[in-house]
Amino acid sequence: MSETAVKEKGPGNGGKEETAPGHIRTRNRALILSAAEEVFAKQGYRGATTAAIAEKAGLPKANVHYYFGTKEALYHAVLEDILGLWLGELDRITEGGDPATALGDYIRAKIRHSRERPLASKVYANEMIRGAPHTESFLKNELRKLVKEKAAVLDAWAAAGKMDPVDPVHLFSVIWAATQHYADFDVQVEALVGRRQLAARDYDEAAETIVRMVLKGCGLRYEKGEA
Amino acid sequence: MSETAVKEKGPGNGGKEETAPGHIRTRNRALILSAAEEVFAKQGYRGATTAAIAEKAGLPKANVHYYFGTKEALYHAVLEDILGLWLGELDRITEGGDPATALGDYIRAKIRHSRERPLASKVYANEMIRGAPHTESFLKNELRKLVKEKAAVLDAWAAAGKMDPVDPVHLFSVIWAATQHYADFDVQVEALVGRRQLAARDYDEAAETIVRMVLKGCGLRYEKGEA
DNA sequence: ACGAAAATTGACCAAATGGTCAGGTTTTGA
DNA sequence: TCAAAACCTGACCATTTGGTCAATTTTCGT
Repeated sequence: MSETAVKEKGPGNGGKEETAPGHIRTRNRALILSAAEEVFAKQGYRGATTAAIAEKAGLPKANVHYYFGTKEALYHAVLEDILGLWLGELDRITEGGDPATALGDYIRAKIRHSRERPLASKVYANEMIRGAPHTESFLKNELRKLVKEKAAVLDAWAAAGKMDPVDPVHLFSVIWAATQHYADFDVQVEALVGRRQLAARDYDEAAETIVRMVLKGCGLRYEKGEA
Repeated sequence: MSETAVKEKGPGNGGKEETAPGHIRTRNRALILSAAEEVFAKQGYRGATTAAIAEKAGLPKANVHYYFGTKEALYHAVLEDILGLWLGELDRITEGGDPATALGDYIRAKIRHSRERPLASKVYANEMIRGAPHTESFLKNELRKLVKEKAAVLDAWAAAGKMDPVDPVHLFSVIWAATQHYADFDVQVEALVGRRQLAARDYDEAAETIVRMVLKGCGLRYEKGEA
């Protein structure tokens, strides 16, 4: 209320993208989605209240319902954003590439993601722990198909003698678990390293530890420091 | 209400331990704690309702409050049980032992725990994701101290040339993340393996995959099949 | 400048929730 | 046997929650 009232009468002021057609809708939806991600991450689906989301977004509650209708629809929208991230990152794993490079880069990208978007990871973790009530189709279709594709790549690498044969489901499970752990269980890691917040170095060390174990576990040579 | 009314009038029936002094308190508290673990695991703290817990325990809601007072106190009691499990399992890691055996056995025990008490794992995961509001002291004191002790063991092993030096915080993080993943993200793994429920074989394969990566990542020889 | 479309929001619900309590029944120990 | 302690629970309550709505203001295309 107070921050929206930054006197800005005439259209001919210094700004420029302020006058786009649906710019209000765009801005407010983004505001709400971001606030919702945070509240859903920290409180879970049932624990999140539309009032809390509205307050964090700096809007009245009725406005949240104006844009998203129901709490469930808002949750869906948040989740949709997050699932999008999930699928994109596996692109590095292709048959043409080098196993050590591809896996190492993938793990480092995942750790970066845990650092940059920990709330997204937490929302996803909450969803899984609850039994994936809003994500069944994603898991059984998109994600499963993608893992099958990447499994074929791993098999090809193994057949070509480029790496040891490894069960792809468990390999990916380990990678996802280990990398997402640094977002979902951040407080635990923080307590163990004795810092109130993890530093860049912590994430780098985590990444190198995971890369080393995965590569060596796959019979690949590990050379550190390519972060 | 209906199941409690299994006619059982006279005390001189076939039962024997039915007549212990505090047996009602003992039985009902256990009933409630078990139901609470399930509801807290699947719904999170805020999402869990005392009514749902009472129903799952087969008792009226007022009875739940009679034994535990508040929802928060009940949550505390559930969490207390779970934290107890946590601490006990690290005992295998002692300087006298063999690194490969100790780490391998620890990982296998953790996977067994994920299989046998997945709900406990989920409650703990929920607590961490929320920022450990009821667990700060556990993390900063007990768990941190324990990890420091075990870090000394790992350092000693490394100094003796028995294994490569590894950052203990990240090593334990990987082990915990990977093993607990099979409890917390069970639906995801189930979707990927295409089974409605994970079988014994899945857990064994998971354990062997994790053991292999951890051991090789620590410069240790891995021989499979000692499950 | 102007009317339609979009956006805003205070006030208001019905349902759900954590918690209480008085009055009753059962268990227990002597 | 009997009184105290433990146990039980339907009924009740204040608060919170997701959601609605009608009245109003702002934005937009022309």
